[in-house]
Parts: sequence; structure tokens; C-alpha cells
Amino acid sequence: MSLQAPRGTRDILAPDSARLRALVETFAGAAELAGYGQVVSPMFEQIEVFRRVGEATDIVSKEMYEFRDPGDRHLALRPELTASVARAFVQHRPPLPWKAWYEGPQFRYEKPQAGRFRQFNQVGAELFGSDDPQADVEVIALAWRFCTGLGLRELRLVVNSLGDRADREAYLAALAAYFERRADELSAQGRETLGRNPLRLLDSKRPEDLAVVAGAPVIDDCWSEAAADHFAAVLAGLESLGIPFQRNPRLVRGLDYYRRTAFELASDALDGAQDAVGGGGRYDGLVADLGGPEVPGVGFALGVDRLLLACDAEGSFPAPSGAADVFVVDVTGGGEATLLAEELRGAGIRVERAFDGRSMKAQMKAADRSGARWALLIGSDELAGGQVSLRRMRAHGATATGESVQRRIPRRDITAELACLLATEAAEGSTL
RNA sequence: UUGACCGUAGCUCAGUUGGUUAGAGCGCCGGGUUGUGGUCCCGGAGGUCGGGGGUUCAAAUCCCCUCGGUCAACCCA
Repeated sequence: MSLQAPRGTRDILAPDSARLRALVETFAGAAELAGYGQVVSPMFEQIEVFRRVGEATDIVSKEMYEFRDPGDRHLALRPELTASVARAFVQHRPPLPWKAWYEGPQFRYEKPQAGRFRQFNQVGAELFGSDDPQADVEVIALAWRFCTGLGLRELRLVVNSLGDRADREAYLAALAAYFERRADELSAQGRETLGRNPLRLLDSKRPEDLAVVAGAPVIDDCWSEAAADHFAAVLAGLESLGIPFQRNPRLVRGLDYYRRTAFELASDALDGAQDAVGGGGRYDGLVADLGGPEVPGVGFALGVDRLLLACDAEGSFPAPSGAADVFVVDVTGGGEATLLAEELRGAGIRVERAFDGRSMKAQMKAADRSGARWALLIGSDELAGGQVSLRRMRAHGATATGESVQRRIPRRDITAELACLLATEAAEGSTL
């Protein structure tokens, strides 16, 4: 194996790629139903865009693909999309509220694992320009409705509030003081984390740390009245929609720009440490950090690859069928198949055919495998008589319909005939 | 970045204490009606045993390095 896709990346081939696209289209439908329009932003940005947003986070400090272009611009492949979208907002200042959805690959230099890649796809949505808790609710509801719409049942919504900037800092101080006091009980790695960012310690999985974390101060005590009211309103909104959630006072997200609401969606169908399918929250200072006005925002992103893993685990959201409508079998050299296929495709019919002048038997086999419901046969007899043979494939109820399995029809009628047959089938299929 | 396990045909895997031309199932191709698909029968193609180096008379098998995957820590989608 000399040449292969770089570590942590992969090729997604036919049925899987169709499934990926279907998932994105489903998301687009849900988002646009809620008034979000798509934003397509560059896959790389000036490195400053990400630096300003998360200097202290691992994602920005050690996982970015940085490079200089031939013009010596210092750039980075985007490790996340919220910063890019916020930058686009600052640059274009669309009317408020601005509601945008997005989809696409992101890049982080991490050690790959199941459900964790160096290039991975996310879908997400952001709402800029409102600090109304109902905006938080709308955003969470969109994520929830989309995920449950994929057929995911074993999904857990975890929510928390990180308070306002001052609350967050007060909490950070209280947390740091607490952990310092019990530093000798922490693991060596835990003490290291404490020096960098005490918040991170809250998601440690080492047993020694867990014991200490269990007694750590809770964010609730640091909330301002406004932040507490906001969070209460968000929870009330979720309840009014019947969206089940769990409160986790120790939920902190990986990016440091979150204020007030933070949430995460995890799947119990995924085992291992990679059970989070996505998350988001409110980031009221982000736009200002990027040089824009004090505009609040709230949003989320979902990991497409993990969503699909969760769908696999729950047996939902299968890949769309790649089956052809018609397979053209031509044993007169293949030229007729070319003409017929193009004619039928021009009429919107999904057509497959064989190449290389294979035997009729081989072509019929290929027709069977293609999943086509109908086969069009062209042999020397048909060619001479200006006809084609139309055959109902066995896997698709050839005998059940009661009609003869194969009949000859004039070549010039074939497109209209097939269009009619397929339309009838579609109508029957939709009423079943 | 750290540790553990793994890497044999397109796919899923066998391969006995290192020992002759490395096997199976599925898939693929051809034949079994000189114009007809599933099943069945027969035949065939396809492998630098992830790569490199070493030990040995002899390495898929043992050792080292490396690449890739998986699991955990870390981190996160």
C-alpha cells in the first residue's frame, strides 16, 4: 500500500457518501424550516480568527493545521466553524437577527480513533443578535428535532449555564482555589491541567481526580441574577416543548467563548469516550472579540461522522437506495444502449448499462445486481424490427403483477411507456 | 504527546513449536442453452503476508524501526 489517504482522513465512497449527503440535506431542511440560511465560509482563515477565540484551548494552541501561503500569509485550516461564521458576520454585518446554518469539513491535528478524525464534518447553526432565552431554546430545539428526526432515540441532552463573564471568572477563581487546596490528592496529570485551565479538570476521567471533582464548587453559586434568570427561562422553554434534558453543573465545553447556556448532545448508543455527537451554547462576547460590535449569539455544531455512527448503532437513517430504474441490455455492440440510455436519462429516468460487449447472461446479471426494476433488451431481432423488449425484473414482482414478464414494444414508444410505468409505481409506492 | 492491542486476496478471516508452490468463505470474471438474471454445478483471475532492516540453513510466524487502525489517558465532534 504505497499511497494512502493521510492519517485521520478517509475516502467516503458511494452508498456512504449518499448517506452523508442525505444527512446534510435533512439538516438543511430542518434549519431552513426555522429560518436559517446557509453560510459558506472558507476552509482556511487568517490564523488570528482562531487565536482570538481560543488562545487557551487545546484546539487552537496545539491542534491547528497552520501554514504560510506563497504570499507569506499566516493561515490555518479551520478547526471549528463558529469563529469563521462570527468573522463573516463581523465582515458583512447582515441585518439582525442573523440566522445562519453551515456544513463542511474541519481539521484538527489529533490522534485518530473511532469517531475521531483529523478531517471531520459538522453541521451547525448560529443565531446572532438576540439575548432572548427563547433564542437559546430555538437553537437547542433545532438540534434536538434534527437528531430525533434521524431516528436517534438514545440521545441525551445535557445543559448548564456558565454565567456571564464576571460569573465565569469568579467561578474559575473559586475552582482554582478549591483545587489548589486539594492539589496533593489530584493525579500528576490533574495538577498539570490545574495550572493550565482549572475548568478542564472537571472533565477528567482519572479516579483520583473524580473524587476531588465531586466536592468541587458548583457554578450556580457564582451566577449573577440575570444569568440565573436567563438559565431558568431556557429550562422552562425546553420543558414547554417537552424536550427532555439533564442538568450537569460541571459541563464545560472545549471552547472558552461560551457564556451562559452551554449544552451537549450525547448518544448512549455510542460506546467509549467519544459519545458526544455535538454541542453548543451562547457566546455573547465572541463577536466583540473578533472586532465587531457587542452582538450576542447562540448556536451549536453536530459531528456528522458521529451522528452517522450513532445511527448505525441504532439501525436508523439507512443510506438512500442507489438502484437504477432501468437497465439497458444491448447485445448488438453497445451503441444502441448509448442512445437509449441518453434518451431515457433525458426524461429523468435512472438508467444503467453494461460496457465491453459482455454476453447477455453477464449483462442480465449486472442488471439484477443494479437493482433495476426493468430491463430493456436489445438484440439483433429487436434492432431489425425497430423494437425493444421490456422485461420486468424478478426481484421486483414480475410474477405478482400478473402481466407477462417480457414484451416487445416499438422503440419510439419506449421513453413514454417507461415514464408512465415508473410514475404509476411511484404513485402506488407512496400510498402503501 | 503517553501506554496497550492489532495489520495475511476487494471484504471477513484461517495459517499448528519459524520448515516445501500461503488457504477458506463471500465478492469478482468465464462456462454449464450459439439471446435472458436468483439458486445449483464446474473452472479462473486476484496476495510486495502494511513497509524497511535484522536474527536464522529457513520468517506471515522471532527482534528493532516505521506507517496505518483500534482502545484508554489527554482532548473533543
